[in-house]
Amino acid sequence: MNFPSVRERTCDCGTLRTGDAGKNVTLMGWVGRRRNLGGAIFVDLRDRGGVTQITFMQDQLPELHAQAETLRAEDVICIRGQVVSRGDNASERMSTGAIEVIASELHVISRSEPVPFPIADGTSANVDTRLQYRYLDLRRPEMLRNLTVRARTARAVRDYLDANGFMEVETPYMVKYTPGGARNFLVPSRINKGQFYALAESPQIYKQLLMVAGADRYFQIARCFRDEDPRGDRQPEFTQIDLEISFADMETVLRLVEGMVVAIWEQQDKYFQSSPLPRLEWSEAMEKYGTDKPDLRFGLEHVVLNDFAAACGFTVLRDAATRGDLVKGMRVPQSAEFFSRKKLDELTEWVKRQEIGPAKGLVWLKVKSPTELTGSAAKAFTPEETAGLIVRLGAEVNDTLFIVADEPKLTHKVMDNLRREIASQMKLTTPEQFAAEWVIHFPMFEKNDQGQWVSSHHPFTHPRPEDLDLLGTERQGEVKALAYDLVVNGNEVGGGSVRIFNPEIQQKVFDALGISREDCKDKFGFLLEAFRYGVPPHAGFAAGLDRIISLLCGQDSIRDVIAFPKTVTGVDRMTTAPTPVSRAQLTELGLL
RNA sequence: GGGGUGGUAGUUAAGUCGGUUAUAACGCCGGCCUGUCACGCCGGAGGCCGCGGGUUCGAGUCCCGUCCACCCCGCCA
Repeated sequence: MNFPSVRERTCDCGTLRTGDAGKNVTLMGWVGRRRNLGGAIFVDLRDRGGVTQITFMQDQLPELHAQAETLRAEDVICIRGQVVSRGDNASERMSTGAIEVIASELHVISRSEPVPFPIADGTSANVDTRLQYRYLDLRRPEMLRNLTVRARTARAVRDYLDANGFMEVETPYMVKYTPGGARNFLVPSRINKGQFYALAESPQIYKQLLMVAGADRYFQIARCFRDEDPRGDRQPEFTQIDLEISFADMETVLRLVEGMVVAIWEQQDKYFQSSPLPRLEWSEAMEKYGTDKPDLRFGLEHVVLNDFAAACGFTVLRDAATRGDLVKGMRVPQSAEFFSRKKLDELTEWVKRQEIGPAKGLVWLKVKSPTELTGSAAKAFTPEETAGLIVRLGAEVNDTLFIVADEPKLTHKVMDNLRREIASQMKLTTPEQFAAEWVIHFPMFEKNDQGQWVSSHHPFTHPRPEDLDLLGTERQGEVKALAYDLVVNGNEVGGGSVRIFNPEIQQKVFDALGISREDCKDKFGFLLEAFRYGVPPHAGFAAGLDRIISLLCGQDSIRDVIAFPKTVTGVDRMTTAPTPVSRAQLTELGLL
């Protein structure tokens, strides 16, 4: 090949500064923007490290200059030259803007056809096009930066967990199929025709077996596979920071994980609004925010108004309270001016358009004085009720108040959506702001569509000890679990639980779920058997690495922090997977 | 599984009430230009208007179907 040995590359394109002036360097990279002024040609040479301006002067080296005229965007070239200060011509936009390299040699290593979209930050190409040419998309500095953040985060995780006595262990991706939970991808076995592995939806059972094995503290940056519909923040395969700790209780896990997450954020020079992280009881989160993953970057807390509603003269609220609906209010401080009549009407319409169900409507009120309200329902309240409502919501003059009364689930959801929508409209958050919290003591069980009890987390989750007596009773739904979620800016970034290690409690939970002994043996027999041979108390956690990185990178979609993601229909636009296979292959696998 | 938005040049978009030659910017090709850094100036090429059907004298535009992408609900830890 007609270019210097790749070993002669002296540095990357982001390193040279004024102090390097006079040095002879060899740079290799991709041609970015070219500025051909006739007698002088400027080329932005780019590699992962950054961009350096290369100059070709006609009056100095006419042949070289002529060669440089043939350069096109994304050609890979090697140049030799001398670093010179740009003096008054320095560019402030580039980190290397104070210098340039006057080329003395140019070697075209490989030519590029015109690229389908420009290799630059802030590209306006469609996701579809970007995914089809993912290798070009990744070439954009922004994307390489995302991948760098990802790599550094993974390293920070390993460093932190290693320093805290964790051992990294790999567990199988090809596992036994177990119904329930997420849908599994199936892998046919050629050797055992007609039989299948499943791709692991998480290392859950293996990590508990590792505890039985005495691994004590395990972690893994593990790929998980779930055959569910993807979303912007969900992919059929994704990565978890998975860990499990022996001789641990909830407190042990929360402290260790909190330390890890703070370390991850600090490694990117980012910090949480409050640290140590606040802890919210699940019931408290639902009451104040209507969701189990509240965004705590802003206030706008909900207040349950059922007792007020039940006694007030406004029939809509009173009837709702009598009916057993949930009545919630929310105060938006100093927003009377912000919420024009038009905005309030739009918000009312927006509430009715929610896809969660037929929300009955939105009551809005503005506080004129400590005893005076205006708005959609102001006249329905007596003066005492008005004053009482203002006190209940802690409202001040010029606040706007919103009230929703509906079925509890709907009220929570509508008020949660409203809270986030208003925060967004009023721009209550900034991109560099992070608020994380723990949400603890989730309900142990919930009812599915068929009215059967199912685990909210998974069947090995330990019930809160004081609720054990409720198992199997009418009040089973009130049982809380030693389960916890980590939430950042309203995103659930991870969760875990204390596991059951006592066979009697485990049996009670299986009974409560209506899982027969045969079923248990079939699905989890090996785990239950393992638990007969001495099992330490243990607890664990799993965090969504992709979501964490996308938060750190300020990306809306985890697609932008995964090197080769799939579309929302699970298709790899670059390779076109999945594809059909031949009949011969199907036959060999015993599928025909 | 349900709902929504979109698909026009290589890319990103405009295209009115259905009307005769489908626009623009960037990119590409050719020319000029020695301090640009989104270089500038002049000229040029480039179209299965996602695909299939229908309505109409006439469809990028209206209707039906379909494919693809994205967003939301369901689902999913």
